[in-house]
Amino acid sequence: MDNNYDLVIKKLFPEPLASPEDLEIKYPPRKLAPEAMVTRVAPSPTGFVHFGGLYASLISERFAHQSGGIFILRIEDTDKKREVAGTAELFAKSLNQYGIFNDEGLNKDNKEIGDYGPYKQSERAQIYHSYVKDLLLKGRAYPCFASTEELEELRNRQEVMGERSGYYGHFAVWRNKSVDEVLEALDKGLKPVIRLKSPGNFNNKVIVNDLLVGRREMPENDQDIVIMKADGLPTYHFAHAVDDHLMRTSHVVRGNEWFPSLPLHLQLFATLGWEAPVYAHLAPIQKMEGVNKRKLSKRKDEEANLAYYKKAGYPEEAVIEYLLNLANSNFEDWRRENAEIHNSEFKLSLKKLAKSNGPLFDLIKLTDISKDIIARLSAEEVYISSLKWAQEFDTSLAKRLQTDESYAKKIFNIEREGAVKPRKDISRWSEISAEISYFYDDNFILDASLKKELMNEISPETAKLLIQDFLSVYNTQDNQEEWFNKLKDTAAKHGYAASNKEYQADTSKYKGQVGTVAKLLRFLLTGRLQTPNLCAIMQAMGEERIMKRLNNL
RNA sequence: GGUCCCAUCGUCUAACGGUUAGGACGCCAGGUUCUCAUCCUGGUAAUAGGGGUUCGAUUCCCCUUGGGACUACCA
Repeated sequence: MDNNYDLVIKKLFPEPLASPEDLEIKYPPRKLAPEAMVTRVAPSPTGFVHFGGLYASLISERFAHQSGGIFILRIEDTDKKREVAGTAELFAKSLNQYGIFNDEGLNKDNKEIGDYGPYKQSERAQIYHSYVKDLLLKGRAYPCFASTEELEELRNRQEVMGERSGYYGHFAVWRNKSVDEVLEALDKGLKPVIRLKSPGNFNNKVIVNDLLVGRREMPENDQDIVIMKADGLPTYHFAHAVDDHLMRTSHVVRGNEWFPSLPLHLQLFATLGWEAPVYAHLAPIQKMEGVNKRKLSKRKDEEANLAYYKKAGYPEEAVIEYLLNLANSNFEDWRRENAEIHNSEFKLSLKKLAKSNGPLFDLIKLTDISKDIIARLSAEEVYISSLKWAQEFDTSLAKRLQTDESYAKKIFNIEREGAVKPRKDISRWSEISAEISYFYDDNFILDASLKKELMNEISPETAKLLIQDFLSVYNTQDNQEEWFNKLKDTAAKHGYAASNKEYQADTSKYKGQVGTVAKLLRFLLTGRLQTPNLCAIMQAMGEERIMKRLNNL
């Protein structure tokens, strides 16, 4: 390399930079057990948290922590054009809410923790520069001044010629420019990108070993890819190699879309003289569009955004368990056998994960899981979670819950604690408002046409007598059996069969059956024909409210 | 176009080369001392097609078809 090349490098990187050796010392290998996995999730802050990002985070975190390793959150904010402020914080907070805790990087309190930082790529520019400079010095990278238009034109030409597109081989014209030509461009004030001088040959094969995809043969990379953009920030590929080396990542778990870049990434690690991490490329969660499958898309699918689940009020645990179910199909068997244990006790298996093959997103399955999870909660837990949700998305519900906390908890406890089979009708917090509205007087309405219909079944006079008689024996302390016996007695007294069976045996003998009487009582108390257990509802409502409503007749 | 990846009920998936191809969700029917939600019982429904290899193929190989990813100074 002649002396003029030093001049090129000096012009490119006038600032003093740490040497690769310095950086090795600053970021030493971690002292962990050999089986401990160091994983990371590396989102780019484009404004929202993707459902697939949560999936990758969950899997990375579980593998790290179940092996006694480290889980890192790194922010890949090298694309300043697409960056949306606040996303990094949103990501950290969201992971935390879903019970995914990172050991390093930005935490929920907006503080960066860990000794291998900074964990935001834009703050690591100097580090990347050290290596770019080093590669330039070693002649393994070069500045390229090809404009976007020129590259575009090149691609078109290649397409016409039937050649592979890209910057490689004899198409890579700046690879062989003289130092004088480079200096000339530099003196014109042009900003170059730095490209890798790829040592690869497309006709050679490279063996890649992926934990999930398996052992595969792919062509070597021969593209002189951009490692540093004109704005001085690295591209994903280069930042990946530098960061995951320096952060001592042992296992890279990431989306399948990166699999085709694997030969390039391995080449990058080799060029930099580093050992590559172990890779695990995850099948993406897909969605049906017409007859075609496609990746869950930020633009097209509201359910791609984590905020969707938050707003709908799916418990975080339900979302996590749904994802675990996609990752390891045996999770639901485990869940059935370990009903009381938290899902973090479930041992995620790589082998099972490898079988997961781009599953289609299934909201109905998530809903089912969600119902199960809410059914397992105590009234207290339902109160806390629904209030938390309501404070953000339904302030009138929040107010209602807070105004009379003990009443709300009584309502939530209907057919819940102590019940043989807990009620399973709520799948998200957004359903609660409608579910419990009739318990509150300002929301209690007796629909006139429904009332009229009912009065055709039971005359107003009979109805009055039935209610009167029932109230004369009813006590709010009555248990389910006592309550029902009293209802049957009252019904029988007025010519209603005590059971449907009895009624069906000889319909001419009765005016109807006890169910009709229950229907009357239910309607008068709740304004609805379908509700949870009436006896439990009455206990929750209390005597005063019951009397007030029944007097409406 | 090039380079890869994938293929069992509608969906998620289970089956050392030997199973009446299993489970879960959904859907349908019936049942459970009030309606609903549950719960229980039963039912519905699949190895993409064609060739091999083998006594025997969902499983191994090849082809076809279908789907997906990547092919940026985005990640």
